[in-house]
Order: sequence, then C-alpha cells, then structure tokens
Amino acid sequence: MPTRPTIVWFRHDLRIADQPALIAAAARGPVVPVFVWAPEEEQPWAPGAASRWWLHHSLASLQRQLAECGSQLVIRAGESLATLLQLAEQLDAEAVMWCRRYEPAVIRRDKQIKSELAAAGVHVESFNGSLLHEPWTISTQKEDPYTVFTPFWKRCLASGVDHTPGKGFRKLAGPETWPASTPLEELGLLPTIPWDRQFYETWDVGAPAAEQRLRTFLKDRLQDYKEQRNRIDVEGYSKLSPHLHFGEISPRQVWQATRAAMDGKKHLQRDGEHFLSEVGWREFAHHLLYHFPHTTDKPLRERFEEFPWSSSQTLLRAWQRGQTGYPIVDAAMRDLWATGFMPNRARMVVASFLAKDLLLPWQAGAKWFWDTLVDADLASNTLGWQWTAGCGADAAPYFRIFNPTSQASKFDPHGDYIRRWAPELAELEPPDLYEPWNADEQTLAAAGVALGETYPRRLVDHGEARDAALAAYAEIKG
DNA sequence: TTTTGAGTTGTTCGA
DNA sequence: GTCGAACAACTCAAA
Repeated sequence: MPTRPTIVWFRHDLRIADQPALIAAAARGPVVPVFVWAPEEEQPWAPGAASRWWLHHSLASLQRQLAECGSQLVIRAGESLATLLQLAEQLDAEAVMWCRRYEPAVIRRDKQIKSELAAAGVHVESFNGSLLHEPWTISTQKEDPYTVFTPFWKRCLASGVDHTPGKGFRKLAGPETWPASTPLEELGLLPTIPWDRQFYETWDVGAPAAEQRLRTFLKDRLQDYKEQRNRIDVEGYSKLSPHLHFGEISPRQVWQATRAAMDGKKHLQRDGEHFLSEVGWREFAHHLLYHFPHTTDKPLRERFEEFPWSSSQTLLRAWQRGQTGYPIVDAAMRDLWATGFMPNRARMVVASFLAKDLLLPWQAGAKWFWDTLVDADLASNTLGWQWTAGCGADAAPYFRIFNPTSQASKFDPHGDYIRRWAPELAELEPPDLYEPWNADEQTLAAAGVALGETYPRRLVDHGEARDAALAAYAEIKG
C-alpha cells in the first residue's frame, strides 16, 4: 500500500535545494508541490507589476527544476485555504508543509489556514526557509526587540548560524495521479503591453541563475565590495535581492558560500564580513516588520505623524517618471522603470530627494518602489524608506540630507550612468552633466541641450529645499 | 537604577 | 585642497 502524499505549498521559497519544507515532505513519502496565486490575500501589499513579472519566470524555472526530478508543480488560482483543502482531500494527503513568511497580512492568513487544515485532520508543519534567525529568536537582555542594527547583528553573530544548508534532489516521488494544474500563462502575471523588454536583457530568473550569480559575485566582486558596492555606474553589488526575495536562494546558502570563499583569505575578511552584514540588514528588516507590523504605513517614530508632507501629485509624477531636472535622480528613476532595479546608493539618493527635497511622504515613494522593483520586499522596502525619511528604527538623523550633485560626482564619477539613462544629456561633461542648470548657454547649445525643452528645468533648488526640509523637521521636533 | 558608550550609508563651514 | 567640527540632542543596549 502506497504512502499518502504530502503537499508542499511553495511561496517565497521557489527552489529545490535547502528548501526545508520540501526536505521534510520528501522524507515522508510522495510529494505534491503546489503554488496558489491569491494576490488579494496579501492586500494592500499584493505583488506589484515588476514582482509579478519575476514571479512568472521564477515559477517557470521551478517547473523545470521539478520536472528534472520527475515531479511537477501544481498551479492554482483562487483562495489559498479552499485550494489546499480541496487538494488535500482529492489527494488524500497526509500533511501540508510550507516555509514561513513574515508579512503581517500573510501571518494572519497562514495562522488561519493552519488551524483550518488541522481541524480537517491534516497534519501541518511550517519551517524557516528564508532567514538566518527568525524574529522571535533574537531579543535584547530585557527581551525587547532590537531597534538598532549593530547590537542586533552582533547578537545574531554570537548566537551562531546553522551553516549546513540542505542539499537538492535528483528524484522526487509523486502521487499515483497528479491533480489538474492551471497553465502558468493563465495566471496573467506578465504585462499585456511590452514594458518588460529590458527586463529580459537584465535578468536570469530562477534558482540555477541565482546560484550562478552568487558564485560569480564571490569570485569577481567580493574583493573590494565594501567600497565598490556604493558605485552607481559599475556593478559592484551582488544583485541577489530578487533571488533572495523569492527564495530562489536561501540566506543560509549565501552565508555558507561566502564563509567558504573567505576561508583562509585574509584580504577578503573585511569585504566578506561587510557583505554578510548586508544580509544582516535583510534580517533586521524582517525582524522589525514582525515586531512593528504597522510600520508599512505609519512612521515608527510617532512624532513624524505630524510632519508637514506635501501632497503635490505633479511633483510625485515628475519624480516617478524621471523628470525632476536632477540628472542622477532622473537616470536612476528611469533605470528602475526600465529594468526593475536600481543600485542601493541610487535608491538612497532618489529616496532622500523625494522625502527631503520634494517633501513628499515616504509612503508614496514606498508604493512606487513596491510596484516597480523586481526585488520589492515589504520588510526591506519599509526599513529603507523609513530610514531615509528619518522616522524609522535606527534611522538617518534628519539633518542628513543627500546632495544629488555631490552624490553623483562621488558615485558616478565619469557620468556613465547618467549618460546611459538620460541620453539627452550625453554630450555634456561633468560637472555640467551633474548640474546642467549651472552650465553656460554655449555649452548647453553645443551639447544639444535646451533646458525646459529637451530636458526639464530642476523642480527645486537643492540648497533652498534643504533649508525648507530642516525647517519642516524643526516643526515636529520635541 | 543609573551610568556609559555608541550609533550604515552626509553636508557644510571655517580654519 | 584637506580636515575636523557642527549639525542636535536622542535613544538604545548593556554594564
């Protein structure tokens, strides 16, 4: 008599290797991998357009990986609970297993699903598949959640990391008969108008690509990472964020591979530790979102509720479309639109510009990033925006206001990034390229630039905007 | 309980 | 051109 199958509910863990729910399920007998598309259950943070694009290709990759093991992915659209109950009944499944997620709406939903499945007599188990340390395992001596990064990360390092990610599979047993699966295309994750062309040139989606990217990064870019990660014009960063978000690779795999690459290499210690601390920031973001779930919409520091934000839709639209008149800001916003990504340094520059030069609410920036980033992650996005606006945990002091011109000259020193994404300025040389409003008439004319016609005049004067921001912050102080 | 040391990412000003 | 201080106190975490 064959063993009853176990359903593995795939979510943000779209891989075969080091997938603890899959490992546990396979140890019991036949496995039925399932993905359920139910975006309304994650409202108001249902996946944005760029995330959906990624998800489509990640699911396609997971289908291929499973097929290589003689298994398949059962795809369904509809209510998660009803779908799992129906599948469990149809398959006479013994258990349902998944890896945990930490977003407030998802936690609420999963809790309910867990108890309803249990009530229906199905064994349910969930696992940690996407963090080094789950939020409830790290706390201060007073058992409060940490709200400052450095002591948080020290605590994580001191409590140790399980360095042994689980292996993948060559063969996965399945049920005697497979349930019906909705064709991936029918989920409608891909755009109907082709705004995603450059996505295909930019990304290889899926676990095999993620592992390849990690290997290449460790080999070529770990050395000098601490400095190079800040560059906007050259790819000194790992670009693993979307792979990590969708769980195509686990932080434990990243941790182990990085440690192995650093092993015995003195010159890589500093850079390797810095890279791992960036993984630590991802952990910290999840920790904060878990303990302070309201921070997706509300500032952690309450006094910021009074902040006199602007409500100008015109300014917001200009920022979104890369029409602010500040070349580094516009280049980065257009990069985001075209590729679903932006280097971290550029994210800080455009975020600071939104919150402190345009005095637009950080929530508006967070929403735009949510829709346009392929690595949009509720925890990291929330932390990043609150950090920049100065209203979050361990936030930048309010007087720390990025100067878009000096940031451009430091981190895009030849202007290559601006030239790529703002080609109408390509004939200008630094420093005019960074601040065309200061270029003389002749230079502009020779470069074919007509301010207000071929390229927008700047929306604000940074010096004045900075003073206005400081004054606004002074209003809510104390 | 009180004290103490420390805190991702910057800019500007004046010597 | 370079360097240190000021920005503004505040809050956190641990001893």
